[in-house]
Amino acid sequence: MVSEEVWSRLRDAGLRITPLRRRLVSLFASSRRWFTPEELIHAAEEAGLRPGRATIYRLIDALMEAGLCKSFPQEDRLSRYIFCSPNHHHHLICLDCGRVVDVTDCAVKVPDATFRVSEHVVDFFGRCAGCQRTQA
Amino acid sequence: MVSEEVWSRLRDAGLRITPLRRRLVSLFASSRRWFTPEELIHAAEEAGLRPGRATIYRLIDALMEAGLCKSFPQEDRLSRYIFCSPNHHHHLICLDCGRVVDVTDCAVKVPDATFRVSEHVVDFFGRCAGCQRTQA
DNA sequence: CTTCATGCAAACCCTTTGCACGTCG
DNA sequence: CGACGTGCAAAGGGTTTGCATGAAG
Repeated sequence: MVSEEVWSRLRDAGLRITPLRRRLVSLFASSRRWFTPEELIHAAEEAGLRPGRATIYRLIDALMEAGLCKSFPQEDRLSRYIFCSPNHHHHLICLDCGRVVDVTDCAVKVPDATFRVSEHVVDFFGRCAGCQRTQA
Repeated sequence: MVSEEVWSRLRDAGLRITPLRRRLVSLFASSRRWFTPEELIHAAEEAGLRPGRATIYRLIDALMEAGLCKSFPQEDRLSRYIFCSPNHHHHLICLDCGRVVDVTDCAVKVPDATFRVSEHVVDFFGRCAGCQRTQA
């Protein structure tokens, strides 16, 4: 379910792969959606785990350092996190169900040659096909 | 310095144009950079004003409701705010000096026809020409 | 004179940290 | 056993709110 590359990347970052972490990462990686830390805890509880808040925050930190997780601070003061590959890509994010689809095709051109762009953010927020059907 | 349209828009939103607000908005609107609330307070103090924190937060709120300000929650848990027009556009944001350049030309195509995009975020972070010269 | 603006301080709440204990290797 | 993982509770810190006072219209 979770590629071996993920575990080796975490080991390279100096992390121990404990049973709890294995299950949390599996949960997060296979979800294809974004989570607030609280939502991730809740999802873990539904799966029979009982992680403390600190554990979740520290895991998210470690994943981000390993390049396996991206943070999306939002206006409601809750940060959302997406488990994703370290390669450059963008996202389609459903504001109803939180589902995330990766977009590897990046057709954005920098609009000003004198500006040295170190990073660009391109993200699409909206409603996925499934949620459109549910509510139409 | 600040267009009359800004004041009328604020009046339409039910805001009173007090002397303090007039100067704060002028400061914010003519700066062409983003601010944390604390930075905005500091800039106001340099201009001889002494706004309380609550006043700044409430002004930012009001500007956002009036469509004159956009928030950028960042990973350091500080939100940055840009005074800008309500029209759709994007930004070049200098990570050194905070200067912001608007980009009205939007050449982004939605990569998935089944996804109904309600909003897309396209922002470029990097180093402006001036900051490149200073540090090269 | 009614409504809104302002500032202070306290409350809020997400996140981080300290500490004690348990686990991995 | 030494280093890291885990959970609890407390601390941290940006933001919001309550309240009393003072302007705007």
